Amino acid sequence: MKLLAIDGNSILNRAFYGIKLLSNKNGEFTNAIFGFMNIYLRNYSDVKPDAVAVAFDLRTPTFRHKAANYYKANRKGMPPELAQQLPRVKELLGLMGIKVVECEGYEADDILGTLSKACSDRGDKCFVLTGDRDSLQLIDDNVTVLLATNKETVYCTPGWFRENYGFEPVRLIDLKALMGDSSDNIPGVAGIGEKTASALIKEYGTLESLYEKYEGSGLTKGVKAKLAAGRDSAKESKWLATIVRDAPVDSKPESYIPSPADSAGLSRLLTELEMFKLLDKLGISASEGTNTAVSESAPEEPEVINVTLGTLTKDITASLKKCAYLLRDGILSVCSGDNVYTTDSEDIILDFLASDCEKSTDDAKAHYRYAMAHSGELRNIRDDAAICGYLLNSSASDYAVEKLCAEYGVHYYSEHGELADLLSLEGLARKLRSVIEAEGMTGLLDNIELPLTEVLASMEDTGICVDRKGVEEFGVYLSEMIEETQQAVYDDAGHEFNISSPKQLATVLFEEIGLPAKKKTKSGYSTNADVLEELRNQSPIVDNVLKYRQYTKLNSTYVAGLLDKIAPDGRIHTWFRQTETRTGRISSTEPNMQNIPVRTELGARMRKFFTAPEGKVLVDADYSQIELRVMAHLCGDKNMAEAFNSGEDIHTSTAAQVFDMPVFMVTPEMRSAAKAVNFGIIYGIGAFSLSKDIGTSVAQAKKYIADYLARFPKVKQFMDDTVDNAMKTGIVSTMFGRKRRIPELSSSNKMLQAAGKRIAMNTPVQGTAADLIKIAMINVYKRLKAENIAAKLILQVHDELILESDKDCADRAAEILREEMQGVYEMRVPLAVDVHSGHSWYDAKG
DNA sequence: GTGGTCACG
DNA sequence: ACGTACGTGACCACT
Repeated sequence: MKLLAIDGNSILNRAFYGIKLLSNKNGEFTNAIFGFMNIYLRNYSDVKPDAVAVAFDLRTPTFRHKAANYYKANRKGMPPELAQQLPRVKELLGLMGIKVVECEGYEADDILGTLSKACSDRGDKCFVLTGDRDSLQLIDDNVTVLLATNKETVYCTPGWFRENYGFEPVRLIDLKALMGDSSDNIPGVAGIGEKTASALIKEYGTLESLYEKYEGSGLTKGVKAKLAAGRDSAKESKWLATIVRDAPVDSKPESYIPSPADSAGLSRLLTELEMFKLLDKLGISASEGTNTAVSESAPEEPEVINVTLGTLTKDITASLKKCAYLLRDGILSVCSGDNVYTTDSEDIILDFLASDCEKSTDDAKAHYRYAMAHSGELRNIRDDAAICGYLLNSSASDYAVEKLCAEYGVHYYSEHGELADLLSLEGLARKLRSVIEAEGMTGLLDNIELPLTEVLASMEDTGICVDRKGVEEFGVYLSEMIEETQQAVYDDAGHEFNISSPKQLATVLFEEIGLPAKKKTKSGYSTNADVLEELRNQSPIVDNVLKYRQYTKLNSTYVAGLLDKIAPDGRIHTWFRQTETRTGRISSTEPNMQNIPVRTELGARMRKFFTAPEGKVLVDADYSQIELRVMAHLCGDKNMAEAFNSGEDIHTSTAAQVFDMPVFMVTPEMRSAAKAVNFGIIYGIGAFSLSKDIGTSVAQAKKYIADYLARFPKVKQFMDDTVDNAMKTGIVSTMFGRKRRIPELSSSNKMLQAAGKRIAMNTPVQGTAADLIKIAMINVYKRLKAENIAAKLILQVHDELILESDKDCADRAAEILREEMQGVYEMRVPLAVDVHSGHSWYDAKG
């Protein structure tokens, strides 16, 4: 008989503190549950026990089994984020058929002590799974302690223990009696630490034997005195450190043989907790629970339907009014009712895509690209499940059909193998659309996100022209500079090392050279640009390191990274991701075209290599201060609106308002302070960061903020209202109804909650700006098409749009760009747009 | 895979 | 007492 005995509280604690806070879409925290299950499953499959018992602490205020509870009662209790996960874990264990053991007045480790002793006495094997080293005292020939972290498990056997501690496992009690344990409030002997205690136990064995013999021994006077003074405390501590081994619980291992699992219940619960990987690991289908879940309100859906398979033809396509389809790896599969048609014929696929049939799918952008790549078209997209899933929860990691089905209680036809996604899609799309309607986001879906899929596909498909030779030459130049700078750093340091390793660099700067360390990171001293900037005057090495960083960044991320992505047509086709950001922005990958350097002169040279081909020109338009303008619109502050309406530079204008003086008296310093506050306002300001940003005292920064908010009272009003509302609902939204859940707001950790509040202030602003430029993109795309202008959108960089246009219609294209961006939506303040054109992106930036 | 750093808006 | 502005993606070192 093999028993796995688990310290539920200890493992749960490990999991909670070792994994970042996670939550499901109801705002329920799940990280500890997730970690607990992972640790459990890993060790279960390693140990392969016959029986499993999970012990939890159970203490009541009226009955205290031992005085340790008095001490422990002083400890900080479980944070609510963890406490709320405890019943969920018990629920899960119940569904898995695993026995939970609790005993009033006893802690989990007492129960483990009791179970392991019972096993050991009978000659059964016991594995004690815990994160707590205290339990090592339970080790014997039949009892192995599995010391678990979130990553690995250490098997602690008697041999292992002797090797690591140098004495018998049970003597751990005596060790603790001497050295104490602050986390358990065990006092120990004052002045005796781990080293002394360990040496004493190795020599004398038990505490009792030590106290019998120490006076006549060769120990130093100091130690003797400490031992004498701490005699009572040591005795008390030994008692406190001893784990109970006779708690009144059922200690027969047979009693803990698991019952059969309730897989429907497990499926339901794990789905609710959004633990899809775990479902997979347990070998349960996500849909197993959905039938029972919906059976009360909805008619039972058949698990297996009679699917008629056929090959798609143009005639069939012509007869279709409405369907769901998937297009993956060049294979099209179409589902209409119980009929499924497939084809890998390019001709049939293009005919289908161009048909009038109303289509639901899961990745429309990819299908537009398929059509575009073959000079075809995609018509009548009605729904895109991934986009719907994103609008309903912008924080998910992906929007796979199976996952969405599980999440929204739609039957997933897993019995049909490869066809499952396709067969489930229609019902999924219908369900998602109804939820979106109920959430008031239909307009956002139909007028912004779905039309945008085509625009982004076109931009990706078109790509941007790259001057390969230019980039390569720049790379050669950078390599020379890197070589030179690297040598200079080695000379300054007196030896070679890896400058790119923050760890090695920190050693050189702060230990060898002795520069003052300014900031710490989790793993050592920070060497980031802020820190180095402060140290610039103190040693020539600093400047060289900064240069080295600049050159290597440009060379590896931009020169090498971009050369790697040039397609055979000589252009770069980035991927725009539409379901990635929490705020509604789009992102760009492989390569990221939204972070091409511009702020430094050297970096900006990169932009000269993004060009228009012969006979064409790039037209670049960017919104000026769109986020501040959105803020002005959203809050309706008259003074802020006036600052924008004056036509004056906005930072100068705000400075004039805040410092209450005419514009001509605003100094550059005042403007710069106002600019920093303007940015801070968008981000959810804090005085500390502002002071750091503009290099003043925190007090001064506080005053700037206070003056600013006094001058623009509705900004403050708006931020307060937004945060209040977010605290109540857990959700913020943009002007166009885009929503974002903010689970951080319900954290009891003040730092996290403060971060949640800043997110609440920033998201409506950043998100509304994102909505606006998306609408502008759609309108620009439509107009260029409708007016048959030889110009195409190729890039979007959050507040900036870039066209590649024939030279002879570039002026008209620029005009359209400006009109559509400026006029995208009627606001309380004007939207200003700067437009320029040129041969390269560098030139077109103006 | 995670953390540090740095490029952009 | 602690850590410090919002949103991204890529590369490197290191575990």
